[in-house]
Amino acid sequence: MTDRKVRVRFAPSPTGPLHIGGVRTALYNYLFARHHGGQLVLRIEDTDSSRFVPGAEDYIVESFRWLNIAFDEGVGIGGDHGPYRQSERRDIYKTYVRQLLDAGRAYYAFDTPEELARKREETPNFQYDATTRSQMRNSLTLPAEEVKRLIDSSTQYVVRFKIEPNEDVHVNDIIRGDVKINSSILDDKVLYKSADQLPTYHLANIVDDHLMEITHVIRGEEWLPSAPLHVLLYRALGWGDTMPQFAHLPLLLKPDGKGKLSKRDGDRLGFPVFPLEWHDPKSGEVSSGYREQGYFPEAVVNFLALLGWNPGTEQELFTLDELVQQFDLGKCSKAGAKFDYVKGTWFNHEYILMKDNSEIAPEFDRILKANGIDAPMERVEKVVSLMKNRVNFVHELWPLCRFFFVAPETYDEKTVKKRWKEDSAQTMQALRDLLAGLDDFSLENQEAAVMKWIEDNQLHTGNVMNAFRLTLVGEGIGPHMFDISAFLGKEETLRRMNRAIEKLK
RNA sequence: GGCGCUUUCGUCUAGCGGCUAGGACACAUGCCUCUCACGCAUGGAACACGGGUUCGAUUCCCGUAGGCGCUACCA
Repeated sequence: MTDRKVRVRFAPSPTGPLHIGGVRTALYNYLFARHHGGQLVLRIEDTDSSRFVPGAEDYIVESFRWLNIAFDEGVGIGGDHGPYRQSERRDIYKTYVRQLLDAGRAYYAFDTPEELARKREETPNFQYDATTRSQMRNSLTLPAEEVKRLIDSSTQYVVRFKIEPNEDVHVNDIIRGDVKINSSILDDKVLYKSADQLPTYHLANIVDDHLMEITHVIRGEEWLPSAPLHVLLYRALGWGDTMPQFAHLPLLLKPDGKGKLSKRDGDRLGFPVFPLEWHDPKSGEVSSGYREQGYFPEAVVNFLALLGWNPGTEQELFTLDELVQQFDLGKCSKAGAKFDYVKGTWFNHEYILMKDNSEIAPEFDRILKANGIDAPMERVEKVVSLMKNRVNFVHELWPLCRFFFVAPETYDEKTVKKRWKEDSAQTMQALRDLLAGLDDFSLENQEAAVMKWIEDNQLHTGNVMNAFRLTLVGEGIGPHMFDISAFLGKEETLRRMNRAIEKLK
């Protein structure tokens, strides 16, 4: 069925903020869809009413909006295959549960959670399957009238999938090749719960993917063990010939230690695990997000795209379009990737360098305003151009650039000790007078005049410049000296020099 | 425990029978230089182990070990 138009989906559960691993899964779905000229669907899998978290769905939509990952159909967009919230598809699922029941491929089970728990305790490796279902309370063991009576008296039940044992089920995975599992190790999965009138993930997933005409299921590796069950379900529903192709992505692992990346790791190691900041409605707890930490969405996308995939070339920086063009599921790696968040900051650095200063200036301007600095955008942009190569994030500019806007109040002790010599006050006084006599205070003119003066007077360039820097900056940092003095202008430069000469004797 | 997936520098990875095993991040050193950076250059650093197959295995097969996942009326 390779001639069908490519349609893929990302189907998160609204149980909290979207995990960065989920973002990567969505990104790969997006890249795959675009690469093949197909469509991407956003579906909300809210079949577990007990875990529903208000605000989570909006958070998901907003995250993708920020990341510039656009969906073609789904929640908040619409489309011909809706509704796109599983909780709004109850009647659809009921039809197919009925179909399975009528065909003898599924059965009612009345065992209570307590009974099951007890059973599991008594029997070491208990599994509800072909070998044990005959000992349980279900429509296979109970007389028909009793089953009818139980259902009519609205006793809670579940519908289980009847799995025939001893069959080798093959899953052909795009990333992993042929994966074979014997049906005997599968249990009779619950497909439907009467308590909330909803199917479980497994059934809803298959029904929706079929009805939404999904051609490729690209999801995390945690789903690989249940893929054979899904294959069996497609067949039982008579959809074997249009079953989507599977691709199970490697997981994102903790940067250190063991296990998959979790929210806790972010807190512990100090990096975001979520695209956007999240305020937990219940606990009030706040989790940091990439957006709020100052990452560019392009950098996050670029970074994530390369965690588990690469085109086989040495290119590392990609635009979204380039990713779309080059993306290939067959080039995904198979093993889990430790989440290298330090490299994520490097990507942001690269993007800050690539971006036009005029694009960064407004963001820096907001930070300046928050610190009480109101400067013309032209000057803000100038500072950005002078200083951006030394930061990973825009917000890191402020502590490094403060001196452009605020005269030093104090002079760094260590720098004074190292750079302010016996004769510095005298030299600075002479330099001050020289600068005061300059009509043209441009960088070029200052530099020419000062360098000539240094040479004529046989001064040491380093000594002069370092002391000069101390008077204007207050410490030993910053760009080329004349960039600073030219930016400050004659008046401010002389004022700062006078003050330093006075303060430092 | 069972089942499945997986295994190249500290990390992300290239490699698809024959290479001095390549790149990037991080780290170190040097250069540049008026400081701090950027940048540039250089360096250290890997094929988990054991059997096969083959003229030849990092590459193919089988074991072992490690890692990861699943094993719910959660997704």
